[in-house]
Amino acid sequence: MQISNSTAPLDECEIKQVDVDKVAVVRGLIDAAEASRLADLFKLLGDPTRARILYALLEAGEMCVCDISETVEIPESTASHALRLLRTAGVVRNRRDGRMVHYSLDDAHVRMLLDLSLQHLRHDQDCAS
Amino acid sequence: MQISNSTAPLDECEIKQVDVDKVAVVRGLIDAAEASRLADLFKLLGDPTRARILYALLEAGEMCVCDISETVEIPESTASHALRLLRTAGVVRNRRDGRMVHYSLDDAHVRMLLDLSLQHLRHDQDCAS
DNA sequence: CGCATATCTGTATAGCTATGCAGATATCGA
DNA sequence: TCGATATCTGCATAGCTATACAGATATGCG
Repeated sequence: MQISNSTAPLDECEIKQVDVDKVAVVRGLIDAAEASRLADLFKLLGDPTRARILYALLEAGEMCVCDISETVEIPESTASHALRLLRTAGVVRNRRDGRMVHYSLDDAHVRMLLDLSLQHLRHDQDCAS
Repeated sequence: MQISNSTAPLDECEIKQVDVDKVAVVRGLIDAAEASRLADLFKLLGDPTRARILYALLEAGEMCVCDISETVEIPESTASHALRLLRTAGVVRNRRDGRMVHYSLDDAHVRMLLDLSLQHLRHDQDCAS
């Protein structure tokens, strides 16, 4: 809390910053709305059920709802709820074929994100063992 | 739910799969434990406060707790709680310097993950406008 | 040693959300 | 049109968790 920087507002002692310049600069660089959307994206991927669905779609390419529910071992209702969230966010896309709806990953970025994350996990795993 | 595949277990009608082979194959490919760790990682990044902290660290490189709390505009207590979770998960690292503790991103993968995600968001944003 | 500062931690709670049942909707086949 | 099938949706709730206050701990200074 000690003010050490030359530009520190010595007349306003309530503000407690160590590196006032850095705080100001970084505050300008980060966009609150963007950070919020970043969190929303990760939150979407941060549910075990949805993560397993995405993982399965990453491997399978395309699957209908009932096969997804069988693969991930969840009721179809739960799968449908999860898929709706993912679809609304643009993470997966659906293709209707008669009575069935096939889902797949929508975006190359998401695929890369999953790949990179798995790589990260496997890397840590290897180092730990 | 209609069984159309040749390997379908016709004597066990409770199982309702469209593409039995695909379900079996993908089930073998996805690792439940790995999917769980994947979700845990994303869950960690999926909180607005933690996302903003990581975003700030991505830009700043290294910051002490009080500067982080100022930049992200949260009480130091909240920053400390968030940083502990991130540190425990190996996402950030800390360096003690006297009374102060400086935090930075620990892993290149995480940095790439953040970069890629921001890229994804900005890409979508551009397409939408 | 005693005080100030920087960070951490215990705890309680308000708010969110994943989940699944029951029922609605949509499509196909006859 | 009628029944069967595949998916979707409304709703209630149990469980989780982010948050912040108060107090504990750790470090530096003199």
